Amino acid sequence: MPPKKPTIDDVAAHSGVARVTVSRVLNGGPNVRAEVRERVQRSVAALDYKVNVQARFLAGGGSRQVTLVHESALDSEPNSYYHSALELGALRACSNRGFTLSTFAVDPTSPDFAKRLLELVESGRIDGLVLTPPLSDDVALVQAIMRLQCPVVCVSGGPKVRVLTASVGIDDEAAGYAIAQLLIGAGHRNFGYIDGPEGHISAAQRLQGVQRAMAEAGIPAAQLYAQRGDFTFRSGIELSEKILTARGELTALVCANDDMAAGAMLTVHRMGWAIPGDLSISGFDDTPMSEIIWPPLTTAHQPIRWVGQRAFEILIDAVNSGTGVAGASFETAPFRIVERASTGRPRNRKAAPPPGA
Amino acid sequence: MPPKKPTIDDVAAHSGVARVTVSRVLNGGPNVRAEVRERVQRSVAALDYKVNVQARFLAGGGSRQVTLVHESALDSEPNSYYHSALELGALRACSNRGFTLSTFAVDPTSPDFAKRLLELVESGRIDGLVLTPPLSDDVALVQAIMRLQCPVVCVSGGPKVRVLTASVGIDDEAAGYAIAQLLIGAGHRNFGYIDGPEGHISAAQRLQGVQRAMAEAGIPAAQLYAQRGDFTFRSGIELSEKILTARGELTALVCANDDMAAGAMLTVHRMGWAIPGDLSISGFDDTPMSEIIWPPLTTAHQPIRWVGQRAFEILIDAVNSGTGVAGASFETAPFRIVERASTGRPRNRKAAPPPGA
DNA sequence: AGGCGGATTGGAAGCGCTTCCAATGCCCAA
DNA sequence: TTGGGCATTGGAAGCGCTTCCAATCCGCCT
Repeated sequence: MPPKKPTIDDVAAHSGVARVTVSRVLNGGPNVRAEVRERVQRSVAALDYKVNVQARFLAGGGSRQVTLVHESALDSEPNSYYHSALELGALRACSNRGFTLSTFAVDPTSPDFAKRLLELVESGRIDGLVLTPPLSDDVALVQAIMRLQCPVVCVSGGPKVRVLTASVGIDDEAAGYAIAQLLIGAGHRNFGYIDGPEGHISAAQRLQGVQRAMAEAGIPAAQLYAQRGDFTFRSGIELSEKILTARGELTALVCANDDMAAGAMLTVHRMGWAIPGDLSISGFDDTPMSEIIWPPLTTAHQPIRWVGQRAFEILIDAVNSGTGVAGASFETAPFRIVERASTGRPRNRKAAPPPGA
Repeated sequence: MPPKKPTIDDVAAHSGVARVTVSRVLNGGPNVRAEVRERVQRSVAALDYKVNVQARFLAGGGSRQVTLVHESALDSEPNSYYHSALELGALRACSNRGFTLSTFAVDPTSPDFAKRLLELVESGRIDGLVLTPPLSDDVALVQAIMRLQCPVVCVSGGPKVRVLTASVGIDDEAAGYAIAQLLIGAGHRNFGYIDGPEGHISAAQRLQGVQRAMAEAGIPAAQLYAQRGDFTFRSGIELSEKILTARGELTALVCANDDMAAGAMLTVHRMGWAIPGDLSISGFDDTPMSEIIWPPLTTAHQPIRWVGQRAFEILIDAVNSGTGVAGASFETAPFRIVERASTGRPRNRKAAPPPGA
């Protein structure tokens, strides 16, 4: 027979105050003497008390609803790892705290997507939302939502967004720097970079990190050749061809995500080059695919589920605070460079055949 | 101002009965005249009433907890798509219904994993659980759990398990049949099959489906060569080598999951064969990777999230019924063959170089 | 006809928490 | 000294639902 969980009344009795006072302490309410507050907190710890979220929301006016907004590139819908992982984290946070999660897919090609999203916010059925990239870089959109007094939290928001509202993500600049350091340490001096689309700030920051590492190592900036992709496998194929045609001498190709890295690998395989002997390739995200591909991909691991979870925890705190805004802050998620077989020391290539040969 | 949601009292007033009676109707309780039951149900529909799960569980004795049990092959932990998707579906079902989800990882190499799991069940902290493959094929385990009066639902349970308890999954035999039909229709007559580990019944059934399709097309059973893998990328590499060495004449290789198909592709690329010209390859699951790999993989799409969700819906219904068991039943998930570029018509190969050359 | 047991129904009491509002205590201006 | 205003605390009323138990109603037995 498991002992019953302690209730708020147990805490109240234990610390000799009324139930209401405990409630106030729990919710950070005003008007509680510091001494009392402390006493209550000690009781909470002593009894290992946990609030019952069901009861809290029953009393507090019904379950609240928050929304995860993501860009649906039509085709990416069914099986995207990034979005699944984010939603998983989101759901964990919400179900812990008695919130209901809904998702909202935005078609970025439709000109009125912002209008539709704002209508949803205005309808009042939503208590807060989380924006994912690249929506989370859209300063105008964030401002418009905030004007409606709706709390917003951004996943991987850029610097302009971070001064407006709360954001969660890895330090992309540092991650790019770390990847580049790894490569520079292995002896590389000529780099290619497959960037994200214009306006995708995370990808741009990764690039900046690469540039900083190069500068610190005394490598001329001209020895980096960057091209914009759109995060798809296909763009990885095409851009790697373009980059390698333009700069046959480069020995390392850094890609802004794993899918493009996979595309680049295909190009390189077709050219008959060895990886990493003739060319080192690195990705970003550490999707499950990066272990499966050949050779296994060196990449920057992002704790995507954790990011999703934290974003919603912050959002829910903001909703509970009742202020209608999530204070500007940036929560840094820990990233980790996962070194696999796709990167290594460069070796002298014999005559490099032109791509497509 | 959004109109307030109707409560159970609104329904009671609308149908002219007491709140208690409505509650009984909602929970399928006994002792309600058919006429009254029907009247209440009409009111529920008319008002578009939805029960408030928070209130239900507050009143009914606290939030209930269910567990997703999965085999953790130590390394697969961080980023498995299959498990993420399943958990996402599970969480959706649970959060809708006010249940709390926990997960339990089993190390299959440890001899007492069954004991640890049974201890968890006996501790009474769990109201029900969902078993995923290959645990869901373990008849003895399922029986042991059921003896403890704990409802179990299996994901992709084999035929022996299906007669014991509820199970959700695709019709693997039919999916194997469909894949084989596609290949036979394209002109293939000599097949390889990379199976799952012994005891993994879904994979075995897929093989049976392939065999049935061959038999129906009048292809001798001897023209199929099967080998057991363990669902890993690595085993796909190794077994495809073995199979192609033994049977250089085969033109199509069917794999029991996508990861092994990816491994097989690597082997084939290394041999310098063209896909699908020299060899068609198919997978199973439609993980995100199957679109990313080159060439894109023909595979059987499984709605994994949906399966996870249904499994928990069934489990929660069983828990709510209070009988302590989920009635034996098999819910078939819709699968779909996704034809991509890794399969096509066989063409005459010139001298096939031995693998590894 | 009187009485009894089972089938139906409703009344009342909370589940654990929050919010509203009244009660108390205290400090400072008048 | 007295009253106003503010900080602090507690009492009471539910949130929407279920469970326990009492109240009815009915058919059937003696």
